[in-house]
Amino acid sequence: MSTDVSTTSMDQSEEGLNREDEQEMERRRLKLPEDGYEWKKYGQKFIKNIGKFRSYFKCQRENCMAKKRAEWSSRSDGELGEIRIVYDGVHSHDQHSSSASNSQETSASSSNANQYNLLTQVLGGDHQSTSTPRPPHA
DNA sequence: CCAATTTGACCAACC
DNA sequence: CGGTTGGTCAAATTG
Repeated sequence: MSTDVSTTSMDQSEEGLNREDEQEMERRRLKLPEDGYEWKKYGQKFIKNIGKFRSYFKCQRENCMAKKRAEWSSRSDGELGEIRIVYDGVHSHDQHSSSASNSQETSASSSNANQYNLLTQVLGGDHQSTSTPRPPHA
């Protein structure tokens, strides 16, 4: 399969056309809130239950078992990138610095300040999820 | 070249 | 038992 094969030229114009563009565009539209930690994306899946995309981030640290997941509506056009960030895990190293979000926890954080605190935190513009149970209702 | 990032596949848990 | 969803890892690709 090599031998040159001139036929390999470009005949493929079927797909692979707006894949990068769309992805790039989507990426551009989304704005991930910086928490002050470094994350590494390790997966992305479409959650049918909510009809939204979910991205999985893991703390870059080795001893940091903290994980972050971001979910956002799939459709990009129409504007509005509502991103829901959910933190999971327990940090243990210093922050990377940078405007976290608030509370620098200057007080005597030590002890167990961020042991079980960043659990299920929701950022972004919450519309009416005051207490949406989540039942697609039938 | 390296690192980062992406997509797919695989696995586990749950109903 | 099977199907399904969610979640994670690995490989491939791009910059």
